[in-house]
Amino acid sequence: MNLAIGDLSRRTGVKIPTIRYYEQIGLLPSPVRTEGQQRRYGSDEVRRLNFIRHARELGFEVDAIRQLLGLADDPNRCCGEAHEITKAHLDEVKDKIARLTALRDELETMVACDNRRVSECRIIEVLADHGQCLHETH
Amino acid sequence: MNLAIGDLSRRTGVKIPTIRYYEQIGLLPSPVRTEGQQRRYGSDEVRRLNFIRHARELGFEVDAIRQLLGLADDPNRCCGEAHEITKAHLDEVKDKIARLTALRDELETMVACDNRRVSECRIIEVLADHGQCLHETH
DNA sequence: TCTTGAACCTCTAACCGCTAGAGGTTGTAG
DNA sequence: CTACAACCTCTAGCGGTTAGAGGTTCAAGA
Repeated sequence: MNLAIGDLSRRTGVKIPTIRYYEQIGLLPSPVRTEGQQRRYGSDEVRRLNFIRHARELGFEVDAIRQLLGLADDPNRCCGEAHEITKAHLDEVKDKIARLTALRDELETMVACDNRRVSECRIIEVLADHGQCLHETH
Repeated sequence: MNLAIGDLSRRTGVKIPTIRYYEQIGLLPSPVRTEGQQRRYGSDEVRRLNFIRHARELGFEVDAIRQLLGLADDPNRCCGEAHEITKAHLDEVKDKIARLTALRDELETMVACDNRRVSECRIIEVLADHGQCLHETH
């Protein structure tokens, strides 16, 4: 395998400028180059970039991915650290779900508004009043 | 009411640089100024900023808020537009919840990994393999 | 072997929604 | 009248990309 950056991009679904960005911030190692300075990648890089992409899809931050990659590179280390990172991330995700669910319910109520004039529109009303309410109770 | 920017900030819970930023991008109108160029706000601005803050808390993008503010300013317009904006936002939120729920389940499985060596760690494994799977099925 | 032209290169700047800091000015309470 | 908190503008930074300008290289076909 001797892939140009465009091939790597197609294989992993990661856009070309993003691949170069990952190299720049040290998530991907600098690949070998042709005489004309074009990047050439092998299967190691495909695997590593897939790892990164999946972790990003799962919402891990670049810093967390850097740590996970460090662990993955050293097969003798205990996975306790990976466990911790993942656990922390899981807690955040649960929290986010809870907040989004509350938000969804609020939006459902607002959407119940149907084609009245703005002056009697629940949506505008909720947005305008709620701020006041929050202010008064805080 | 003749509030300095710090007072407005305390009343609405919006940080001072953020208030100035909202003015800069045209979400908040330029307020009156003292002779020494300090901003002074009235109750209109308090209301408007509360509206903005609440909409941001609900996850509306600044562009959407701009539209909602436009509607709120014109009480004779039909609220159909507000309905549309909110509906679109609701759909996004639902989608996000679905994806986060799938993610949560995946993370729960991963967290089940307990203190093995990295070489047999579910977390690293899932991250590494999943990318491959996704690639192969796409 | 030469010629296209698609794909690559680097560099800079923009995106969103803020936030922070430097360095200077104003308002107000004592 | 003085001290100092709060304000001012301006610039730059964050994370995680993405876009564009302007120039070079690679590979396939004639």
